[in-house]
Amino acid sequence: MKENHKWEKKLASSGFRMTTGRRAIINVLYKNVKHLSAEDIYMVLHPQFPNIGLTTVYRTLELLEQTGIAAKFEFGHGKAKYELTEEYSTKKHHHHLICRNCRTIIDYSDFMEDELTYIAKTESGLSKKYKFLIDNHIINFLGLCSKCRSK
Amino acid sequence: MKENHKWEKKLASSGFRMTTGRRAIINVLYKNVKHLSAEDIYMVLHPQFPNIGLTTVYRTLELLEQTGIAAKFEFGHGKAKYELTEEYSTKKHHHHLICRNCRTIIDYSDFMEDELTYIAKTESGLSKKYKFLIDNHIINFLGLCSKCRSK
DNA sequence: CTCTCTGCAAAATGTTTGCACACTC
DNA sequence: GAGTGTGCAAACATTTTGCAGAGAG
Repeated sequence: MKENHKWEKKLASSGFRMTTGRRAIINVLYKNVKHLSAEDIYMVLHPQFPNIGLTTVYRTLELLEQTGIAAKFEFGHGKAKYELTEEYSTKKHHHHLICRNCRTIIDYSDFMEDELTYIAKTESGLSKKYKFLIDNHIINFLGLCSKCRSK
Repeated sequence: MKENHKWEKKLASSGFRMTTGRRAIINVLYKNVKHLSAEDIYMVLHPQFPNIGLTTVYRTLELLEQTGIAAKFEFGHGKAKYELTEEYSTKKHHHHLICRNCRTIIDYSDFMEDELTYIAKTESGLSKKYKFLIDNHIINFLGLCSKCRSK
């Protein structure tokens, strides 16, 4: 995991310092595939780093978001969730399938060819019409997962 | 606005009562094009209905969401926002263009032909693969609006 | 007249902030 | 050493809940 230096460089070049806490938090995000809330991260960290407080997790996540290392998601169930952006994670571009009952979130990377065409067309159309500089998009499909369906 | 009866019927048939507060809240959502937070609605209502409390607004919004009359959105800026679903509003299917700087949200209904094809294909593919019963989708484009761009 | 709905105040939840000390560069 | 980063406790903002009374069917 020497690739760590990538985000270390990014932080340094943005004028921030690399500390034990920040490194630990990024590592949790890196090793975990799932979207994590501030508290999730705190819980994972706590056994090994009992001296890292929840405040630091919040502050670090904000920092990571600002520097483009992590992205924040709000799925509508109270807590904000974070994951590393594509540039800093091993995960590829994906979207979400959200169960409105049990709140499970499935990431999918399928059907991206269809998406590419659609997004490209729409994005350029919207950019022109609304003079927006679009740099990202979120697609969520909502419904019931197989378990909740069968009840 | 005699069409009101549509949601009144829906509430009644779901076993809920129609009250002054509920009627007033739905009317605010109906007359306002924009996404409104619980507090927004409370503020609009308060001059004319000073006896409707914020608690009732929250409880009514939850009820409307459960009965499918309104939809809840969390754009990631703290407060949840609501709008009537397509079935109960005059608004047509749309998506969002969100400025990450000033938080302006533009609704757009353009480019829906391209979307239809893409969504239909993806939805059926995802349904099969993940055994999800998909009944809705959200598409948000993120970036900078024209004003924030030029700064 | 019954049972749902409501307002109020209080609690709960998630997140942010002030301050003195600790650690990075 | 200078100045950023941190933990703790307290503050905050939004949303939820308990309860006794009001209003709908």
